[in-house]
Amino acid sequence: MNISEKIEQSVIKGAFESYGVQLAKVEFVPTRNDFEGDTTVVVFSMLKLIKDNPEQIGQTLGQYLVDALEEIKSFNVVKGFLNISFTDAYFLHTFTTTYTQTHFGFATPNSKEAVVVEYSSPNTNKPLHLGHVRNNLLGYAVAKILEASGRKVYKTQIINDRGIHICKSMLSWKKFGNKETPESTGLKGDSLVGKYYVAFDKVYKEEISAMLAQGISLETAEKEAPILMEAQKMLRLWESGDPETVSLWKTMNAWVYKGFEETYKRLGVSFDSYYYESDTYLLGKDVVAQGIENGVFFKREDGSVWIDLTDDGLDEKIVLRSDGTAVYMTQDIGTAIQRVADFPDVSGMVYTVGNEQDYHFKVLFLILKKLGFSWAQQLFHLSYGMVDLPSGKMKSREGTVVDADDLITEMADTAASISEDLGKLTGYTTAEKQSLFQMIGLGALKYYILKVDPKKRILFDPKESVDFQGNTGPFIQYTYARIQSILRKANFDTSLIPSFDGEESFLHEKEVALLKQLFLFPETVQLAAQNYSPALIANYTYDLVKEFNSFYQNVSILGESNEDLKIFRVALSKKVAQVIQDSFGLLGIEVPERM
RNA sequence: AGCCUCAUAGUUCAACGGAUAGAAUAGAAGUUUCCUAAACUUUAGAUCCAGGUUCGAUUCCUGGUGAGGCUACCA
Repeated sequence: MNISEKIEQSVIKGAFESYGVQLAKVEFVPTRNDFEGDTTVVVFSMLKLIKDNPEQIGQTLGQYLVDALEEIKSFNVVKGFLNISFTDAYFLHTFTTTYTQTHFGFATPNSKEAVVVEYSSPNTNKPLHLGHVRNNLLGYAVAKILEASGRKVYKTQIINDRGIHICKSMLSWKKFGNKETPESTGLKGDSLVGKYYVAFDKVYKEEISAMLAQGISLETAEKEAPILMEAQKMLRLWESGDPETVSLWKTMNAWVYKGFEETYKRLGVSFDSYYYESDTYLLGKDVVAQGIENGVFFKREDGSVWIDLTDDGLDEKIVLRSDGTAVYMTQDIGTAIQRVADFPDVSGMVYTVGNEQDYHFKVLFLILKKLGFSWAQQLFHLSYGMVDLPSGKMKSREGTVVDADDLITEMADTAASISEDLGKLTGYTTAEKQSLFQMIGLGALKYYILKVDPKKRILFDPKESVDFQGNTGPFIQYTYARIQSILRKANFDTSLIPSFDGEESFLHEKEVALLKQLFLFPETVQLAAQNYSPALIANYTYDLVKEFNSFYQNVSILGESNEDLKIFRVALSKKVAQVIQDSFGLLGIEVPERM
């Protein structure tokens, strides 16, 4: 039983003994810094049951708690807030029991609660950009957080490898590519393919302009530009299995995959399985057929199949075209069912997809529920805001994108120049430095993106580089490195925490503040998992590090003459470092030994 | 037009319905014979507007205003 539960029970008991009232629960709130105390009980909510003034109730219950629980040192009441202070012995005891836990705060795995986390899911016609970076970081972090909260997680993605977009790149390469390859040009495969996607669009626009000059309407021109017609012809060839087209498709997709893998590796994300749209786009058609029989779907005269969601406040939605071909929704229905079949222990799924598809997922989840799948209750759309530039939305066709690879390189360069200026890396080899700069640069970028609530949109200004000072990844990495420096110098045994027997007061206020923040980690992990929010982990870690730095600056650790205190402080620092490492691990951010 | 999301210091972000709305950054002022100054300590500065529910509202409800998104037999 933790301390909050103990206090709750005592308050309930105290209220019953003093007032004859049975409280259902007790409301806690963190004690504000301006007041003395370590936790606060809100008395106001009891007023409906207890007929007394809040001040008096607080006094009565506070006294009851001090008498009942040895962990409680004192209390004070301010305007109906009962502030409670714990004894140093309580803090020390709690610290001692958590000290030896290797991943303090992580729940023990429960394999029954398996979940699929889908993220990334790119198109194969262009390189990854900043928007994908947010997707990847979020998806990966949420997967790690769910794991830490005790669930079994399968990370997966569906690759959009088929459709008109890749045909555009293919056609453009065929026409203007001069048989270029990643090898012949030295370009990453995804960049090379993306180059021809942009080239396609250039010609397409030129053709439209020419047609407009001939007096053709914009609408017609957009639909009937020759190069577009040619791309559509190519898509039909692909669908009919034309060997040459399929072969080119395979070649160019392979280039892209190789490029993606490099970027994933640099970003530090990974997947347990991959789904390809070319394999799954026909899935779901059988389900649609069954759904018609069950009356979930209905067929129009032209042969198209629909679902009527007007009773649920949505509209009618098509699930199969009149020519019998699948739409996106059909395939998503099929893929969801396929995944549950592939991972039999799975009871839920998380889809990491931008908020422009909120409506799509609302409809998808509703359809799956109507089809009667029990797991359909456990689907979550991890919807996140777009990453916009000051000039507006990123558009790959117009070249206004922040390329993921370029961005990572720039971040590492910035880290390098700051580091070299500070000049703390004597003795490091060039290779060690390179890897450190990459770690710091990525730390800055990842933290910058993950500390923001996923559902909010991010405005990214490439001119104002991501910060390395203040509430940033490098600040937290720096604190970790500082602690490592202390640990390297502390060549004495810290495996046993001193007991401070017979001493009532031995903790510095900075130590108390730090311990309180440390103890919040387990519930923060659970909260982050429940809310699918890496931002909660990021903000927690920042608060912990702020608290540590204040402690570090105000309290001497290795310089402390009292041996017991010195050992305790080193142990406390060590635990803080472990939690920084673990929490940053949940965000996919590494921490350095030195920086 | 309908539906969805968002709106907090100059800027970027916080705040289970709780106390005097927290940080960072930019601004002002300090801290290095001392464990890494990418740090610490002061300081000034904000809840879009109008109602409502509540002991208590940045948070919940209604109506405005502003920004973004979605309303394809595209993916």
